[in-house]
Amino acid sequence: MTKSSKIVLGFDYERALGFVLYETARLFNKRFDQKARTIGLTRAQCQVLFRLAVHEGLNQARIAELLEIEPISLARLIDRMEEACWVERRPDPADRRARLLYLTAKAKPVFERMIAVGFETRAEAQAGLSNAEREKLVDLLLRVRGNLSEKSADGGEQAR
Amino acid sequence: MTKSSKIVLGFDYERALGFVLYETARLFNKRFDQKARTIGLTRAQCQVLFRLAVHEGLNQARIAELLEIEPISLARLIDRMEEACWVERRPDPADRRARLLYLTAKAKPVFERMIAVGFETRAEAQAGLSNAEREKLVDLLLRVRGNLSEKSADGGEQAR
DNA sequence: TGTAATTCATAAGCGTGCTTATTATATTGG
DNA sequence: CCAATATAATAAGCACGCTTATGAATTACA
Repeated sequence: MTKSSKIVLGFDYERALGFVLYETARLFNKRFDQKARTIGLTRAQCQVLFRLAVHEGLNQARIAELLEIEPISLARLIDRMEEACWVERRPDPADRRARLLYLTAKAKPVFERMIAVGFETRAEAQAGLSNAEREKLVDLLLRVRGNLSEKSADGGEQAR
Repeated sequence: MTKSSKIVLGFDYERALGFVLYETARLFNKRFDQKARTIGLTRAQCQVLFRLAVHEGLNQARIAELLEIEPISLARLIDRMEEACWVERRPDPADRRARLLYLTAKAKPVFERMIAVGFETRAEAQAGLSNAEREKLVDLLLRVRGNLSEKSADGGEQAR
């Protein structure tokens, strides 16, 4: 069970960015959701609430764009959140295709609890990292995300 | 639309590790899957193949542990992979509960293509990062993952 | 030995993402 | 003005993760 046993065809998949990234994100999400269950919100739903707190009154297409998810993914998320009375869809008076998103009264008082859960989860995740390392990690991730969002935007013209 | 407009209750969710991590991982995954579609494998399935290449003959519980996913998650993944003839379940002669996992003949020749797709995707993702930055990013992620896997292992005793 | 606890695999049901396709409405250019 | 194009939302169907629960087999121990 030496270090080299994790290498396939000269490729060390234990340090492959994609795998490491995905596993880390999944574990963070799982931990957040374990903690946030008491609030009744998932990580994705919290993210929507944060966006709406700043951009209330945008339509779904616009919010999906900010979240960098497909409009249909947001639509289903909003279905559940509307059912649970966290958000409200209102018709856009200027465009009969569109629905504008608003927070409900129920949503507004939970921000502090969401932030507390995020803080706790982040503290666990970042244990042992210095301030500089935490900032560096977020900076590097944002650069990677930037690279990827350019690419995935155009669907996948690759294949070559 | 200043930078501070993304701050809710003093909390800058645009730089929150959980959100950044999740979005980055999702975009990476999406991009990988766009490219890997020609092979007929998803990112998760590739990951299973890599594990099996090194640990062929383990049972599902053991592989799930290595992947840090729940056994049921692996069971369903293996269902699809077995159906597509990438892997094979064999009864464990020593334990009638267990099934041992093996690669099929179909799986073995695709490693190079999987590695190539991973390499391409990673190159896009890491564009503009120095070697040192790439290594640092993976190191930091592995430390974060380590912190989280300790925590999420015990289910969620928190709540406090 | 024989019961209790554990472990392996899986089912049911859900959340969140995707691709592809459809319907309704707006916008644009001839 | 009206046909072509684009955009907003959603449906259908899938992948992959989770929690919770179940049956079967094994292991531990009293």
